[in-house]
Amino acid sequence: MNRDNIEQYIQATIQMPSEKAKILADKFEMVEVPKYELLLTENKLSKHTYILESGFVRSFTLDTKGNEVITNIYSPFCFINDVLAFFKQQPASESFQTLTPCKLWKMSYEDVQANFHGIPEFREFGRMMLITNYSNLKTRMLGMIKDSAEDRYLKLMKQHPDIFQNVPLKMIASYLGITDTSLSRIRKEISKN
Amino acid sequence: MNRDNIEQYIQATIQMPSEKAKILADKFEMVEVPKYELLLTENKLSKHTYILESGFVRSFTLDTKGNEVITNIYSPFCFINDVLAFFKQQPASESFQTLTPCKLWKMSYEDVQANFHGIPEFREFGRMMLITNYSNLKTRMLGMIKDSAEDRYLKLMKQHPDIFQNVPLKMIASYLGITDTSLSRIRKEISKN
DNA sequence: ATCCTTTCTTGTCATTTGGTAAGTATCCTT
DNA sequence: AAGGATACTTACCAAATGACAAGAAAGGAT
Repeated sequence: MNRDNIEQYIQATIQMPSEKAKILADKFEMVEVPKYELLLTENKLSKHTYILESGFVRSFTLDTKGNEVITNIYSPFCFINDVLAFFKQQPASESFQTLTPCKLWKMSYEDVQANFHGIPEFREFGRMMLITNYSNLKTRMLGMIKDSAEDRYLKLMKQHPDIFQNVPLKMIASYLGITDTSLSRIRKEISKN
Repeated sequence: MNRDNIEQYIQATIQMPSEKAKILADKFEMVEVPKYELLLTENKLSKHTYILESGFVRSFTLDTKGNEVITNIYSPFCFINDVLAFFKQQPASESFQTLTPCKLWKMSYEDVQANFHGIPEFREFGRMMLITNYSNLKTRMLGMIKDSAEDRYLKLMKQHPDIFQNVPLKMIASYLGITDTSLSRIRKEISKN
């Protein structure tokens, strides 16, 4: 079980000596999850937290009419969890589902709590996850407010071309806040130039 | 200078003995700010953090076309700051402006840092501000995704009727993500029933 | 290879929303 | 009280987006 990648991810998140990062990395358990598996279900408790090593994951919820709306698309390396629900042990506000086969590093709530008490770096890592998630959400929120659908498409294209090779456009459209029809029109417009 | 209210706010935020809350409350300085004053300007550093005792404040930014978009409307008692920008001392991603004369409790970044080191409860209070802000942003984001503009209007009406007595509908419309024209139409529809 | 499913695009039409401007109402200042 | 600014509503038209359906293209399973 090669933990090099997750160790690097931890070190990239917060500064710490390699030995400390190794200790943290050791606390995670590797799991391989098939396509379209639910990692976390809305309104249920979040019992585990994940770090994504390979594959793609979406988070989604339902609008008032009952349509699925994709709130996020995750690609490696990244942290995957409803952070608020996890730390407060409240029902999750979204569901998380793999979109492709995934390699994930997993830790239970109980282990997180135990390590929080014993390892200061781990506490710091958790705090950073919260801040990062908050920061990402804010960036996304401002993007939705400030940018047009076309701009959001182009930005995603630039920042995460890998997503376009692995996730159906229908889902990307939902993530961008438009229908697949509209996305098709946008793509057509862009390809003209 | 009566600090009873802010003391209560601190205690409502995190559990602590009254004496501790008093100590924290003492660290804030009261300021009275006239209407339409900027508390924090986008792209500048956030030097102070505020707690709102009376009055109304908005946060806003500009979309790609240069139009002001209101990201939040604040009413007492609440915490006011670009938390991420403040803690990281990065340029703010939004501007904050009073919409009415306001009574605010203020603390400088330097004092916050000093108190963070000296007073564990204060650190905990800061952490809670971060979580609360994140939680509010997430709720707002999901509301924008899941609910129709009419639903968002009705919810705001129910949860913050005070805002409607003090903030122009034009600004409320912007906060709801629609134009004042659309809001007018929605209000007309609702008044029919 | 064939069939079937899923994905993606495209067209038509309906609905929603925004832009603009005019008109009314309200508030504030003097 | 008068005047002017601001806020709010309403009407008309234009633009954007969605719903639906049909068809083309791509991928998977047998």
